[in-house]
Amino acid sequence: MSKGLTSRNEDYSQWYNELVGKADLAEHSAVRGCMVIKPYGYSIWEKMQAALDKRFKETGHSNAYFPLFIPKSFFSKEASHVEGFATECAVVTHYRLKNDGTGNIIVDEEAKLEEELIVRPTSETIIWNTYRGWIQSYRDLPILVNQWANVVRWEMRTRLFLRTAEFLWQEGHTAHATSQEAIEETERMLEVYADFAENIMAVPVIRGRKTENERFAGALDTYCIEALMQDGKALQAGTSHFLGQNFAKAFDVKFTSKEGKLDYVWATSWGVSTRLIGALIMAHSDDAGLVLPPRLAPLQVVIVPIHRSEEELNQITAVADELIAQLKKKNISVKFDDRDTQRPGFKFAEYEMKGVPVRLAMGGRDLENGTIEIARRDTREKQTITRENLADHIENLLEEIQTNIYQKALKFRDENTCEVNSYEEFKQVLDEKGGFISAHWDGTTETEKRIKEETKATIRCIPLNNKQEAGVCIYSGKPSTQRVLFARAY
RNA sequence: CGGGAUGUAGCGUAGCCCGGUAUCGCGCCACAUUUGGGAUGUGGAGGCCGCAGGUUCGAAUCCUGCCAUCCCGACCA
Repeated sequence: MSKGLTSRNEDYSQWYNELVGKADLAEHSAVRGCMVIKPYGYSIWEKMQAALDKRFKETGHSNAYFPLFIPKSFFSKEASHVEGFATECAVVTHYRLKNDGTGNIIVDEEAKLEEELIVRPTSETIIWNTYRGWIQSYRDLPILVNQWANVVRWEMRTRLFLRTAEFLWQEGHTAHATSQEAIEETERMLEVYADFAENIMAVPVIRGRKTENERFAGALDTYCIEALMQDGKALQAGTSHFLGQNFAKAFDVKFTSKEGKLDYVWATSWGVSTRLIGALIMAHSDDAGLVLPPRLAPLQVVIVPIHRSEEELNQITAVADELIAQLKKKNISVKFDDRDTQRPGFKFAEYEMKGVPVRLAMGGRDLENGTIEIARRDTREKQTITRENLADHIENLLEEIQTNIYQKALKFRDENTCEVNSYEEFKQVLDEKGGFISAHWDGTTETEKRIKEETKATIRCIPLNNKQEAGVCIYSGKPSTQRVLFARAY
Protein backbone atom coordinates (compact mmCIF):
# COMPACT_ATOMS: atom_id res chain seq x y z
CA MET A 1 0.00 0.00 0.00
CA SER A 2 1.36 3.33 -0.98
CA LYS A 3 2.07 5.77 1.77
CA GLY A 4 0.55 8.38 -0.46
CA LEU A 5 -2.79 6.73 -0.79
CA THR A 6 -4.36 5.94 2.51
CA SER A 7 -7.75 7.12 3.52
CA ARG A 8 -6.40 10.24 5.14
CA ASN A 9 -6.10 13.41 3.18
CA GLU A 10 -2.93 14.36 5.03
CA ASP A 11 -1.23 11.31 3.60
CA TYR A 12 -1.91 12.19 0.03
CA SER A 13 1.71 12.83 -0.71
CA GLN A 14 3.33 15.72 -2.41
CA TRP A 15 3.67 14.04 -5.76
CA TYR A 16 0.00 13.25 -5.74
CA ASN A 17 -0.88 16.88 -5.28
CA GLU A 18 1.64 18.03 -7.82
CA LEU A 19 0.52 15.69 -10.51
CA VAL A 20 -3.12 15.09 -10.17
CA GLY A 21 -4.83 17.89 -8.41
CA LYS A 22 -5.30 19.78 -5.24
CA ALA A 23 -8.15 21.42 -3.42
CA ASP A 24 -6.20 24.55 -2.66
CA LEU A 25 -7.99 27.08 -4.77
CA ALA A 26 -8.89 29.72 -2.26
CA GLU A 27 -8.88 30.66 1.36
CA HIS A 28 -12.57 31.03 1.45
CA SER A 29 -15.24 28.84 2.91
CA ALA A 30 -17.47 29.32 -0.12
CA VAL A 31 -15.24 27.14 -2.23
CA ARG A 32 -14.30 24.72 0.49
CA GLY A 33 -14.16 21.20 -0.75
CA CYS A 34 -13.88 22.02 -4.41
CA MET A 35 -10.95 20.73 -6.39
CA VAL A 36 -8.62 21.82 -9.11
CA ILE A 37 -7.87 19.13 -11.62
CA LYS A 38 -4.47 19.87 -13.05
CA PRO A 39 -3.74 19.21 -16.73
CA TYR A 40 -2.22 15.77 -16.25
CA GLY A 41 -5.08 14.58 -14.10
CA TYR A 42 -7.60 16.14 -16.44
CA SER A 43 -6.17 14.31 -19.41
CA ILE A 44 -6.82 11.05 -17.53
CA TRP A 45 -10.42 12.19 -17.14
CA GLU A 46 -10.59 13.01 -20.84
CA LYS A 47 -9.45 9.50 -21.65
CA MET A 48 -12.12 8.10 -19.36
CA GLN A 49 -14.72 10.31 -21.00
CA ALA A 50 -13.72 9.19 -24.46
CA ALA A 51 -13.88 5.50 -23.58
CA LEU A 52 -17.22 5.82 -21.80
CA ASP A 53 -18.75 8.07 -24.43
CA LYS A 54 -17.86 5.54 -27.10
CA ARG A 55 -19.73 2.86 -25.18
CA PHE A 56 -22.72 5.12 -24.61
CA LYS A 57 -22.97 5.78 -28.33
CA GLU A 58 -22.59 2.10 -29.10
CA THR A 59 -25.56 1.37 -26.88
CA GLY A 60 -27.68 3.94 -28.69
CA HIS A 61 -27.35 7.00 -26.48
CA SER A 62 -26.88 10.64 -27.46
CA ASN A 63 -25.46 13.52 -25.51
CA ALA A 64 -27.48 16.58 -24.55
CA TYR A 65 -27.23 19.41 -22.07
CA PHE A 66 -29.66 20.75 -19.48
CA PRO A 67 -29.55 23.83 -17.24
CA LEU A 68 -27.30 24.17 -14.22
CA PHE A 69 -30.06 25.85 -12.22
CA ILE A 70 -33.15 24.04 -11.10
CA PRO A 71 -36.14 25.95 -9.72
CA LYS A 72 -36.83 24.89 -6.19
CA SER A 73 -40.38 23.91 -7.04
CA PHE A 74 -39.19 21.36 -9.63
CA PHE A 75 -36.86 19.95 -7.16
CA SER A 76 -39.45 19.30 -4.53
CA LYS A 77 -41.90 17.47 -6.75
CA GLU A 78 -40.55 14.00 -6.07
CA ALA A 79 -40.81 13.52 -2.34
CA SER A 80 -38.08 11.00 -1.57
CA HIS A 81 -35.74 12.65 -4.07
CA VAL A 82 -35.89 16.07 -2.44
CA GLU A 83 -35.56 14.48 0.96
CA GLY A 84 -32.40 12.71 -0.11
CA PHE A 85 -30.72 15.83 -1.41
CA ALA A 86 -32.23 18.61 0.70
CA THR A 87 -29.32 18.85 3.12
CA GLU A 88 -26.65 19.25 0.48
CA CYS A 89 -27.98 21.85 -1.92
CA ALA A 90 -26.35 25.11 -2.92
CA VAL A 91 -29.17 27.63 -3.32
CA VAL A 92 -29.14 30.78 -5.45
CA THR A 93 -31.24 33.52 -3.90
CA HIS A 94 -30.06 36.72 -5.64
CA TYR A 95 -28.94 37.72 -9.09
CA ARG A 96 -27.07 40.98 -8.59
CA LEU A 97 -24.42 42.71 -6.52
CA LYS A 98 -24.10 46.41 -5.85
CA ASN A 99 -21.72 48.97 -4.43
CA ASP A 100 -22.90 49.97 -0.98
CA GLY A 101 -21.53 53.48 -1.40
CA THR A 102 -18.36 52.93 0.57
CA GLY A 103 -16.64 50.79 -2.02
CA ASN A 104 -17.82 47.47 -0.67
CA ILE A 105 -19.55 45.09 -3.03
CA ILE A 106 -22.63 43.62 -1.40
CA VAL A 107 -25.60 41.53 -2.41
CA ASP A 108 -28.37 43.73 -3.77
CA GLU A 109 -31.36 42.81 -1.64
CA GLU A 110 -33.66 44.21 -4.29
CA ALA A 111 -32.40 41.55 -6.65
CA LYS A 112 -33.90 38.73 -4.64
CA LEU A 113 -35.25 35.90 -6.75
CA GLU A 114 -38.95 35.22 -6.41
CA GLU A 115 -38.15 31.54 -6.47
CA GLU A 116 -34.80 30.20 -5.37
CA LEU A 117 -32.70 28.20 -7.80
CA ILE A 118 -30.91 25.04 -6.81
CA VAL A 119 -27.52 24.36 -8.32
CA ARG A 120 -28.08 20.85 -9.66
CA PRO A 121 -26.90 18.06 -7.39
CA THR A 122 -28.25 15.75 -10.12
CA SER A 123 -30.57 16.51 -13.01
CA GLU A 124 -33.52 14.12 -12.79
CA THR A 125 -36.00 16.85 -12.00
CA ILE A 126 -35.14 19.38 -14.66
CA ILE A 127 -34.72 16.67 -17.26
CA TRP A 128 -38.06 15.04 -16.49
CA ASN A 129 -39.71 18.41 -16.54
CA THR A 130 -38.28 18.78 -20.04
CA TYR A 131 -39.19 15.24 -21.12
CA ARG A 132 -42.85 16.05 -20.47
CA GLY A 133 -42.79 18.17 -23.59
CA TRP A 134 -40.90 15.58 -25.62
CA ILE A 135 -43.12 12.59 -25.02
CA GLN A 136 -46.68 12.00 -26.18
CA SER A 137 -46.71 8.61 -27.82
CA TYR A 138 -44.90 5.30 -27.61
CA ARG A 139 -43.35 6.43 -30.90
CA ASP A 140 -41.37 9.04 -28.94
CA LEU A 141 -39.79 6.33 -26.81
CA PRO A 142 -37.28 5.35 -25.77
CA ILE A 143 -35.35 8.52 -25.07
CA LEU A 144 -31.72 7.63 -24.47
CA VAL A 145 -29.86 10.74 -23.39
CA ASN A 146 -26.63 11.35 -21.55
CA GLN A 147 -25.25 14.58 -20.13
CA TRP A 148 -21.64 15.43 -19.33
CA ALA A 149 -21.77 18.07 -16.62
CA ASN A 150 -20.68 19.35 -13.28
CA VAL A 151 -22.86 19.01 -10.21
CA VAL A 152 -22.69 20.45 -6.72
CA ARG A 153 -23.37 18.58 -3.51
CA TRP A 154 -22.72 20.60 -0.41
CA GLU A 155 -21.38 17.77 1.69
CA MET A 156 -20.52 18.48 5.26
CA ARG A 157 -17.25 16.75 4.77
CA THR A 158 -15.26 16.48 1.58
CA ARG A 159 -12.47 14.21 0.51
CA LEU A 160 -10.21 14.93 -2.41
CA PHE A 161 -11.45 13.15 -5.56
CA LEU A 162 -13.82 10.90 -3.65
CA ARG A 163 -16.26 13.47 -2.40
CA THR A 164 -15.74 17.05 -3.52
CA ALA A 165 -18.36 19.78 -3.27
CA GLU A 166 -18.34 20.15 -7.03
CA PHE A 167 -17.55 17.27 -9.31
CA LEU A 168 -17.61 16.36 -12.96
CA TRP A 169 -19.66 13.43 -14.10
CA GLN A 170 -21.94 12.05 -16.70
CA GLU A 171 -25.56 11.31 -15.98
CA GLY A 172 -27.69 9.24 -18.30
CA HIS A 173 -31.46 9.76 -18.20
CA THR A 174 -33.63 7.45 -20.19
CA ALA A 175 -37.37 7.12 -20.72
CA HIS A 176 -39.10 3.89 -21.70
CA ALA A 177 -42.53 2.52 -22.52
CA THR A 178 -42.29 -0.51 -20.27
CA SER A 179 -40.94 -1.43 -16.92
CA GLN A 180 -39.05 -4.34 -18.38
CA GLU A 181 -37.34 -2.19 -20.97
CA ALA A 182 -36.24 0.26 -18.29
CA ILE A 183 -34.89 -2.51 -16.09
CA GLU A 184 -32.97 -3.90 -19.06
CA GLU A 185 -31.50 -0.45 -19.67
CA THR A 186 -30.50 -0.16 -16.02
CA GLU A 187 -28.73 -3.49 -16.19
CA ARG A 188 -27.17 -2.75 -19.57
CA MET A 189 -25.59 0.46 -18.33
CA LEU A 190 -24.34 -1.20 -15.19
CA GLU A 191 -22.54 -3.67 -17.41
CA VAL A 192 -21.12 -0.81 -19.48
CA TYR A 193 -19.66 0.62 -16.28
CA ALA A 194 -18.37 -2.73 -15.08
CA ASP A 195 -16.76 -3.41 -18.42
CA PHE A 196 -15.17 0.03 -18.46
CA ALA A 197 -13.83 -0.37 -14.93
CA GLU A 198 -12.33 -3.75 -15.61
CA ASN A 199 -11.08 -3.42 -19.17
CA ILE A 200 -10.07 0.23 -19.30
CA MET A 201 -9.31 1.13 -15.69
CA ALA A 202 -8.06 -2.38 -14.85
CA VAL A 203 -10.09 -2.24 -11.65
CA PRO A 204 -12.11 -5.37 -10.88
CA VAL A 205 -15.60 -4.61 -9.61
CA ILE A 206 -18.48 -6.42 -7.99
CA ARG A 207 -21.76 -5.93 -9.81
CA GLY A 208 -24.65 -5.79 -7.43
CA ARG A 209 -27.76 -4.10 -6.12
CA LYS A 210 -28.06 -1.76 -3.20
CA THR A 211 -30.23 -2.53 -0.21
CA GLU A 212 -33.34 -0.44 0.27
CA ASN A 213 -31.47 1.64 2.82
CA GLU A 214 -28.64 2.52 0.44
CA ARG A 215 -30.84 3.16 -2.56
CA PHE A 216 -30.72 6.40 -4.57
CA ALA A 217 -33.30 8.97 -3.49
CA GLY A 218 -36.27 8.41 -5.78
CA ALA A 219 -35.23 5.04 -7.19
CA LEU A 220 -37.04 1.72 -6.99
CA ASP A 221 -33.81 -0.15 -7.44
CA THR A 222 -30.16 0.91 -7.45
CA TYR A 223 -27.51 -1.20 -9.17
CA CYS A 224 -23.87 -0.48 -8.48
CA ILE A 225 -20.31 -1.53 -9.08
CA GLU A 226 -18.11 -1.77 -6.02
CA ALA A 227 -14.33 -1.73 -6.08
CA LEU A 228 -11.82 -2.51 -3.37
CA MET A 229 -9.01 -0.06 -2.65
CA GLN A 230 -5.53 -1.05 -1.48
CA ASP A 231 -6.25 0.02 2.09
CA GLY A 232 -9.09 -2.48 2.34
CA LYS A 233 -11.92 0.01 2.00
CA ALA A 234 -14.63 -0.29 -0.61
CA LEU A 235 -15.53 2.39 -3.10
CA GLN A 236 -18.77 2.75 -4.99
CA ALA A 237 -17.51 3.35 -8.50
CA GLY A 238 -20.74 3.74 -10.43
CA THR A 239 -24.50 3.45 -10.08
CA SER A 240 -27.41 2.69 -12.37
CA HIS A 241 -30.93 3.33 -11.13
CA PHE A 242 -34.30 1.94 -12.07
CA LEU A 243 -36.56 4.87 -11.24
CA GLY A 244 -39.88 3.21 -12.03
CA GLN A 245 -42.59 5.77 -12.76
CA ASN A 246 -41.68 8.02 -9.85
CA PHE A 247 -40.38 10.94 -11.87
CA ALA A 248 -42.93 10.52 -14.63
CA LYS A 249 -45.66 10.80 -12.01
CA ALA A 250 -44.01 13.76 -10.30
CA PHE A 251 -43.65 15.62 -13.60
CA ASP A 252 -46.75 14.25 -15.25
CA VAL A 253 -45.01 12.57 -18.16
CA LYS A 254 -47.53 10.29 -19.86
CA PHE A 255 -47.60 8.59 -23.22
CA THR A 256 -50.20 6.83 -25.33
CA SER A 257 -49.32 3.20 -25.87
CA LYS A 258 -49.80 1.16 -29.01
CA GLU A 259 -53.06 -0.02 -27.51
CA GLY A 260 -54.21 3.56 -27.08
CA LYS A 261 -53.86 3.46 -23.32
CA LEU A 262 -52.43 6.42 -21.39
CA ASP A 263 -49.61 5.49 -19.01
CA TYR A 264 -46.72 7.01 -17.16
CA VAL A 265 -43.25 6.65 -18.65
CA TRP A 266 -40.63 4.37 -17.07
CA ALA A 267 -37.25 5.86 -16.22
CA THR A 268 -33.61 5.09 -15.49
CA SER A 269 -30.62 7.19 -14.57
CA TRP A 270 -26.97 6.24 -14.27
CA GLY A 271 -23.73 8.02 -13.57
CA VAL A 272 -20.03 7.92 -12.90
CA SER A 273 -17.87 10.82 -11.76
CA THR A 274 -14.35 12.13 -11.30
CA ARG A 275 -14.36 9.86 -8.27
CA LEU A 276 -13.12 7.29 -10.78
CA ILE A 277 -9.81 9.13 -10.89
CA GLY A 278 -9.53 8.57 -7.15
CA ALA A 279 -10.44 4.94 -7.61
CA LEU A 280 -7.81 4.53 -10.27
CA ILE A 281 -5.13 6.04 -8.09
CA MET A 282 -6.04 4.15 -4.96
CA ALA A 283 -6.42 0.83 -6.70
CA HIS A 284 -3.05 0.73 -8.45
CA SER A 285 -0.49 3.17 -7.12
CA ASP A 286 2.62 2.23 -5.19
CA ASP A 287 5.32 4.06 -3.26
CA ALA A 288 6.98 5.26 -6.45
CA GLY A 289 3.81 7.05 -7.51
CA LEU A 290 0.96 6.50 -9.90
CA VAL A 291 0.54 3.30 -11.83
CA LEU A 292 -1.67 3.94 -14.81
CA PRO A 293 -3.17 1.27 -17.04
CA PRO A 294 -1.93 1.89 -20.60
CA ARG A 295 -5.46 2.45 -21.88
CA LEU A 296 -5.84 5.51 -19.66
CA ALA A 297 -2.28 6.79 -19.50
CA PRO A 298 -2.05 10.24 -21.09
CA LEU A 299 1.45 9.25 -22.11
CA GLN A 300 2.12 5.57 -22.78
CA VAL A 301 5.79 5.60 -23.67
CA VAL A 302 8.60 7.97 -22.82
CA ILE A 303 12.08 7.93 -24.30
CA VAL A 304 14.94 9.35 -22.26
CA PRO A 305 18.21 10.02 -24.06
CA ILE A 306 21.46 9.71 -22.13
CA HIS A 307 24.27 11.53 -23.81
CA ARG A 308 27.62 13.15 -23.18
CA SER A 309 27.82 15.24 -26.30
CA GLU A 310 25.66 17.05 -28.78
CA GLU A 311 26.70 14.58 -31.42
CA GLU A 312 25.64 11.63 -29.33
CA LEU A 313 22.27 13.25 -28.74
CA ASN A 314 21.82 13.72 -32.46
CA GLN A 315 22.49 10.06 -33.09
CA ILE A 316 20.05 9.04 -30.36
CA THR A 317 17.45 11.46 -31.70
CA ALA A 318 17.71 9.92 -35.14
CA VAL A 319 16.99 6.45 -33.74
CA ALA A 320 14.23 7.80 -31.51
CA ASP A 321 12.52 9.65 -34.34
CA GLU A 322 12.18 6.49 -36.34
CA LEU A 323 10.74 4.62 -33.37
CA ILE A 324 8.35 7.47 -32.57
CA ALA A 325 7.02 7.38 -36.12
CA GLN A 326 6.39 3.64 -35.84
CA LEU A 327 4.67 3.98 -32.47
CA LYS A 328 2.47 6.82 -33.68
CA LYS A 329 1.34 4.62 -36.54
CA LYS A 330 0.12 2.20 -33.90
CA ASN A 331 -1.66 5.03 -32.04
CA ILE A 332 0.70 4.73 -29.11
CA SER A 333 1.38 8.05 -27.42
CA VAL A 334 5.07 8.71 -26.97
CA LYS A 335 7.30 11.51 -25.79
CA PHE A 336 10.99 12.02 -26.44
CA ASP A 337 12.27 13.88 -23.42
CA ASP A 338 15.46 15.60 -24.47
CA ARG A 339 15.23 18.41 -21.94
CA ASP A 340 18.74 19.37 -20.97
CA THR A 341 17.49 20.96 -17.77
CA GLN A 342 17.02 17.63 -15.98
CA ARG A 343 19.32 14.67 -15.65
CA PRO A 344 18.29 11.15 -16.68
CA GLY A 345 17.87 9.87 -13.13
CA PHE A 346 15.53 12.70 -12.35
CA LYS A 347 13.46 11.96 -15.42
CA PHE A 348 13.24 8.27 -14.55
CA ALA A 349 11.82 9.10 -11.15
CA GLU A 350 9.50 11.74 -12.57
CA TYR A 351 7.89 9.44 -15.12
CA GLU A 352 7.49 6.76 -12.53
CA MET A 353 5.61 9.25 -10.38
CA LYS A 354 3.41 10.06 -13.33
CA GLY A 355 2.71 6.41 -13.98
CA VAL A 356 3.94 6.28 -17.58
CA PRO A 357 3.64 2.55 -18.39
CA VAL A 358 6.77 2.10 -20.50
CA ARG A 359 10.06 3.96 -20.30
CA LEU A 360 12.87 3.64 -22.78
CA ALA A 361 16.40 4.86 -22.16
CA MET A 362 19.10 5.07 -24.77
CA GLY A 363 22.73 6.11 -24.46
CA GLY A 364 26.09 5.74 -26.16
CA ARG A 365 26.36 2.13 -25.09
CA ASP A 366 23.07 1.32 -26.84
CA LEU A 367 24.10 3.17 -29.97
CA GLU A 368 27.13 0.93 -30.24
CA ASN A 369 25.30 -2.29 -29.47
CA GLY A 370 22.05 -1.66 -31.30
CA THR A 371 20.16 -1.97 -28.02
CA ILE A 372 17.81 0.03 -25.82
CA GLU A 373 16.80 -0.16 -22.18
CA ILE A 374 13.13 -0.82 -21.61
CA ALA A 375 11.47 -0.46 -18.22
CA ARG A 376 7.88 -1.22 -17.28
CA ARG A 377 6.11 0.78 -14.60
CA ASP A 378 3.87 -1.95 -13.19
CA THR A 379 6.63 -4.31 -12.10
CA ARG A 380 9.47 -1.75 -12.23
CA GLU A 381 11.57 -4.30 -14.12
CA LYS A 382 14.00 -3.14 -16.74
CA GLN A 383 16.06 -4.93 -19.32
CA THR A 384 18.29 -4.12 -22.23
CA ILE A 385 17.03 -5.49 -25.51
CA THR A 386 17.88 -5.21 -29.19
CA ARG A 387 15.99 -2.66 -31.22
CA GLU A 388 14.59 -5.19 -33.68
CA ASN A 389 10.80 -5.15 -33.89
CA LEU A 390 10.81 -2.69 -31.02
CA ALA A 391 7.48 -1.07 -31.88
CA ASP A 392 5.73 -4.43 -31.94
CA HIS A 393 7.39 -5.40 -28.72
CA ILE A 394 6.18 -2.21 -27.06
CA GLU A 395 2.68 -2.68 -28.39
CA ASN A 396 2.57 -6.14 -26.86
CA LEU A 397 4.12 -4.98 -23.64
CA LEU A 398 1.46 -2.30 -23.19
CA GLU A 399 -1.21 -4.97 -23.51
CA GLU A 400 0.64 -7.15 -21.06
CA ILE A 401 0.88 -4.31 -18.57
CA GLN A 402 -2.82 -3.58 -18.91
CA THR A 403 -3.60 -7.22 -18.14
CA ASN A 404 -1.06 -7.50 -15.38
CA ILE A 405 -2.36 -4.45 -13.53
CA TYR A 406 -5.86 -5.89 -13.64
CA GLN A 407 -4.71 -9.32 -12.50
CA LYS A 408 -2.79 -7.81 -9.63
CA ALA A 409 -5.83 -5.85 -8.46
CA LEU A 410 -8.02 -8.92 -8.88
CA LYS A 411 -5.64 -11.04 -6.82
CA PHE A 412 -5.65 -8.39 -4.13
CA ARG A 413 -9.42 -8.32 -4.05
CA ASP A 414 -9.70 -12.09 -3.91
CA GLU A 415 -7.22 -12.22 -1.06
CA ASN A 416 -9.21 -9.57 0.75
CA THR A 417 -12.65 -11.04 0.34
CA CYS A 418 -13.78 -13.60 2.84
CA GLU A 419 -16.85 -15.34 4.14
CA VAL A 420 -17.71 -15.15 7.80
CA ASN A 421 -20.39 -16.97 9.76
CA SER A 422 -20.55 -15.15 13.06
CA TYR A 423 -20.70 -11.56 14.22
CA GLU A 424 -17.52 -12.07 16.26
CA GLU A 425 -15.66 -13.27 13.22
CA PHE A 426 -17.16 -10.42 11.21
CA LYS A 427 -15.82 -7.77 13.59
CA GLN A 428 -12.46 -9.45 13.82
CA VAL A 429 -11.93 -9.58 10.05
CA LEU A 430 -13.16 -6.03 9.71
CA ASP A 431 -10.66 -4.70 12.21
CA GLU A 432 -7.69 -6.84 11.37
CA LYS A 433 -7.94 -7.19 7.64
CA GLY A 434 -10.69 -5.10 6.10
CA GLY A 435 -11.81 -5.86 2.59
CA PHE A 436 -15.08 -7.36 1.44
CA ILE A 437 -16.87 -9.61 3.87
CA SER A 438 -19.52 -11.97 2.64
CA ALA A 439 -22.07 -12.78 5.31
CA HIS A 440 -25.67 -13.76 5.87
CA TRP A 441 -28.10 -10.96 6.61
CA ASP A 442 -31.74 -11.16 7.60
CA GLY A 443 -32.80 -8.59 5.01
CA THR A 444 -33.99 -5.95 7.45
CA THR A 445 -32.96 -2.31 7.43
CA GLU A 446 -32.86 -2.42 11.19
CA THR A 447 -30.11 -5.04 11.28
CA GLU A 448 -28.22 -3.24 8.55
CA LYS A 449 -28.29 0.01 10.51
CA ARG A 450 -27.28 -1.66 13.76
CA ILE A 451 -24.27 -3.27 12.14
CA LYS A 452 -23.31 0.05 10.60
CA GLU A 453 -23.58 1.81 13.95
CA GLU A 454 -21.53 -0.77 15.73
CA THR A 455 -18.85 -1.46 13.13
CA LYS A 456 -19.01 1.32 10.49
CA ALA A 457 -19.39 -1.43 7.90
CA THR A 458 -22.16 -1.08 5.35
CA ILE A 459 -23.74 -3.49 2.95
CA ARG A 460 -21.99 -2.56 -0.25
CA CYS A 461 -24.28 -4.63 -2.39
CA ILE A 462 -26.20 -7.80 -2.96
CA PRO A 463 -24.14 -9.29 -5.78
CA LEU A 464 -25.94 -10.01 -9.04
CA ASN A 465 -26.49 -13.71 -9.74
CA ASN A 466 -25.86 -14.28 -6.07
CA LYS A 467 -25.72 -17.87 -4.93
CA GLN A 468 -28.86 -18.79 -2.99
CA GLU A 469 -27.82 -20.46 0.21
CA ALA A 470 -29.72 -21.05 3.43
CA GLY A 471 -28.09 -19.61 6.52
CA VAL A 472 -28.62 -17.42 9.54
CA CYS A 473 -28.04 -13.70 9.88
CA ILE A 474 -24.74 -13.04 11.65
CA TYR A 475 -26.37 -10.31 13.71
CA SER A 476 -29.92 -11.38 14.48
CA GLY A 477 -29.67 -15.14 13.98
CA LYS A 478 -32.77 -15.01 11.84
CA PRO A 479 -32.94 -17.14 8.69
CA SER A 480 -31.34 -15.82 5.52
CA THR A 481 -31.39 -17.01 1.93
CA GLN A 482 -28.18 -15.46 0.67
CA ARG A 483 -24.93 -13.77 1.61
CA VAL A 484 -24.40 -10.04 1.03
CA LEU A 485 -21.19 -8.07 0.74
CA PHE A 486 -20.15 -5.89 3.65
CA ALA A 487 -17.20 -3.48 3.91
CA ARG A 488 -16.10 -0.24 5.37
CA ALA A 489 -16.39 2.25 2.56
CA TYR A 490 -15.38 5.71 1.46
C1' C B 1 -22.75 21.37 12.66
C1' G B 2 -20.29 18.81 17.35
C1' G B 3 -15.11 16.90 19.31
C1' G B 4 -9.71 17.45 18.59
C1' A B 5 -5.39 19.57 16.30
C1' U B 6 -2.85 23.09 13.30
C1' G B 7 -1.76 27.90 10.61
C1' U B 8 5.91 30.74 10.00
C1' A B 9 9.05 31.61 1.94
C1' G B 10 6.38 27.53 -3.56
C1' C B 11 6.59 22.84 -0.15
C1' G B 12 8.03 20.69 4.63
C1' U B 13 9.61 22.80 9.25
C1' A B 14 12.55 25.15 14.05
C1' G B 15 11.56 29.05 17.26
C1' C B 16 6.34 29.98 21.12
C1' C B 17 6.36 27.43 27.64
C1' C B 18 10.71 31.61 29.29
C1' G B 19 8.65 38.50 24.36
C1' G B 20 14.18 41.58 21.66
C1' U B 21 11.21 41.47 13.77
C1' A B 22 13.03 34.50 12.13
C1' U B 23 16.04 28.46 11.83
C1' C B 24 16.94 24.36 8.75
C1' G B 25 15.90 21.16 4.48
C1' C B 26 13.72 20.71 -0.41
C1' G B 27 12.57 23.75 -4.45
C1' C B 28 13.90 28.44 -7.28
C1' C B 29 17.98 31.85 -9.87
C1' A B 30 23.44 32.44 -11.61
C1' C B 31 28.14 30.22 -12.67
C1' A B 32 31.35 25.98 -12.85
C1' U B 33 32.08 20.85 -12.86
C1' U B 34 28.69 16.90 -14.08
C1' U B 35 24.98 13.52 -16.93
C1' G B 36 23.42 4.78 -17.57
C1' G B 37 18.54 5.89 -11.13
C1' G B 38 16.12 11.85 -8.09
C1' A B 39 24.23 15.46 -9.10
C1' U B 40 28.05 18.51 -6.47
C1' G B 41 30.29 23.13 -5.17
C1' U B 42 30.13 28.43 -4.68
C1' G B 43 27.14 32.65 -4.69
C1' G B 44 22.06 34.64 -4.62
C1' A B 45 16.64 35.80 -4.49
C1' G B 46 12.38 34.93 -1.78
C1' G B 47 8.72 36.14 4.63
C1' C B 48 3.15 42.32 6.78
C1' C B 49 5.20 34.62 11.18
C1' G B 50 -3.46 33.23 8.82
C1' C B 51 -6.38 38.09 9.85
C1' A B 52 -8.01 41.98 13.37
C1' G B 53 -7.68 44.00 18.04
C1' G B 54 -5.27 44.17 23.01
C1' U B 55 -1.05 44.02 26.74
C1' U B 56 4.12 45.91 26.33
C1' C B 57 9.46 50.41 25.27
C1' G B 58 9.19 46.05 22.07
C1' A B 59 4.82 40.43 19.95
C1' A B 60 5.90 34.79 15.51
C1' U B 61 6.01 34.25 20.94
C1' C B 62 1.29 36.49 25.95
C1' C B 63 -4.43 37.69 25.84
C1' U B 64 -9.28 38.18 23.02
C1' G B 65 -12.05 37.65 18.66
C1' C B 66 -12.38 36.07 13.74
C1' C B 67 -10.89 33.19 9.42
C1' A B 68 -8.93 28.90 7.21
C1' U B 69 -7.02 23.92 6.97
C1' C B 70 -6.71 18.82 8.59
C1' C B 71 -8.45 14.53 11.50
C1' C B 72 -12.76 12.03 14.03
C1' G B 73 -18.36 11.99 13.92
C1' A B 74 -23.22 12.82 11.40
C1' C B 75 -23.91 13.12 5.63
C1' C B 76 -22.47 11.14 0.84
C1' A B 77 -21.06 9.51 -6.14
